[in-house]
Amino acid sequence: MPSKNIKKKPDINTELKIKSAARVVFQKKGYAATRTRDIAEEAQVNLALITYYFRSKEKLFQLIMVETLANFFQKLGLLFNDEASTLEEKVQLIAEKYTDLLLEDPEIPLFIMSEIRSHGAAVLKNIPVAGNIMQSVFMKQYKEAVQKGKIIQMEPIHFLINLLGLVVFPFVNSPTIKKVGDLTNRQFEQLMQERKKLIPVWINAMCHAR
Amino acid sequence: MPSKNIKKKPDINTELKIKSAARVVFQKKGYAATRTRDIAEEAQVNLALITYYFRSKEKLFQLIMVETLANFFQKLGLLFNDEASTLEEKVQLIAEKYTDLLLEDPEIPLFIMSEIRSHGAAVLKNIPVAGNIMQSVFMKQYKEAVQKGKIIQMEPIHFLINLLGLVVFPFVNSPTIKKVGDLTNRQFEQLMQERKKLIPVWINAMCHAR
DNA sequence: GTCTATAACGTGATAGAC
DNA sequence: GTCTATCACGTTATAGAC
Repeated sequence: MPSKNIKKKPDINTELKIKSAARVVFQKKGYAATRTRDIAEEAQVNLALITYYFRSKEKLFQLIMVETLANFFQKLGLLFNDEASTLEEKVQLIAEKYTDLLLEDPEIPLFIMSEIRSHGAAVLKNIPVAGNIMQSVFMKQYKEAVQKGKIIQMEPIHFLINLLGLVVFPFVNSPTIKKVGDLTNRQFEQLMQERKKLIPVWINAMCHAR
Repeated sequence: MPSKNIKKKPDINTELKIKSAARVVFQKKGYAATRTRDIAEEAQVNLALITYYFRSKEKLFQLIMVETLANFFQKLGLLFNDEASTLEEKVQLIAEKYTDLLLEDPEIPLFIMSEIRSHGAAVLKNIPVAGNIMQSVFMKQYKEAVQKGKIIQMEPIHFLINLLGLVVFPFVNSPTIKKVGDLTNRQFEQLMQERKKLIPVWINAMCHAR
């Protein structure tokens, strides 16, 4: 019988401490601007332990990158493939849950975009959901609605870009938006909360544009 | 009388060659991932000449950054403050000209966002238009139209986020979009051309959502 | 597993010949 | 102005004691 799962704090474990710290620092500064010393300090751990557990900065980065992408797209995939909801409900679901995800972890989209830019799009190769979004339940429902004449023709890829753009864009641009709109962090978050309800309305209107 | 303006090719000038190369490399890889050797190679110029003309990598970067921001926001500012056009016309103008700008120089938005992330939003301090967008002719016309009941109430900041997001988002995400939609570069550009005409229609629909 | 000390390397910057 | 050679430094990675 299993007997050693009495451990409570996960980050008492040095390896996990380093991994968490690496995630934070890499996501904030990007690969090139991150020094292993930053990670060691963030983890409050001796510098040499990074090599001991992960062999190299590059290896550690790959690990974080793959985990981040897989986790992120997996969550998106769940929303896009929910079987129980209608198209309209799924738009609401995506606007709400995706926004919640970004409110919790606002750095992720810009992190992913930046690293794709410098490391190349090859990082997306092995991520399952990234390539299958066009075949998701959500997109099938969308195409069906168009076919039935319930909403006007809009190329599925435009529809997807628009929905994701309305959700994600303010997060990747938050510094500029805060500056332009003279917003505190609190006010910015409030704005994102509002958008959770507004985006479905806007998307609906776009789908019925003349 | 001035007599020495017979020079033709601008990039025969070493200083300009370096500056152009630096702009290309910095915008593609970001400050931290760029080595001065990359710039020298791109400019096909000896490494030492970078220091000779620009003192340091940091100084050269600052120059490129300020020029890029000033030029970019100045062009945006012209669109937002055009006196001759109506609100509807300005939406069309922005969708079209801003898209053209990005088709020509697709790396700029992600470059700006990334460097703001690592260098801090302070880089926006001295850029005139960045802070004044909310007081532009365009935004004044928008608020007026809301007041007159011509379009439904939507917070000006939401309106701005939506318009800019619809234009810019596909460009900062082009690798993912090309992958997801299985698009060639040519097809992607075609898609952006379509959006120039569609975005005004969508924006209009959003402004009349129930 | 964790630490200190240091090796090995890459990169920004400079000196000095031409 | 341009080049070669090299320095100075910061960073990643490792050796070896504990």
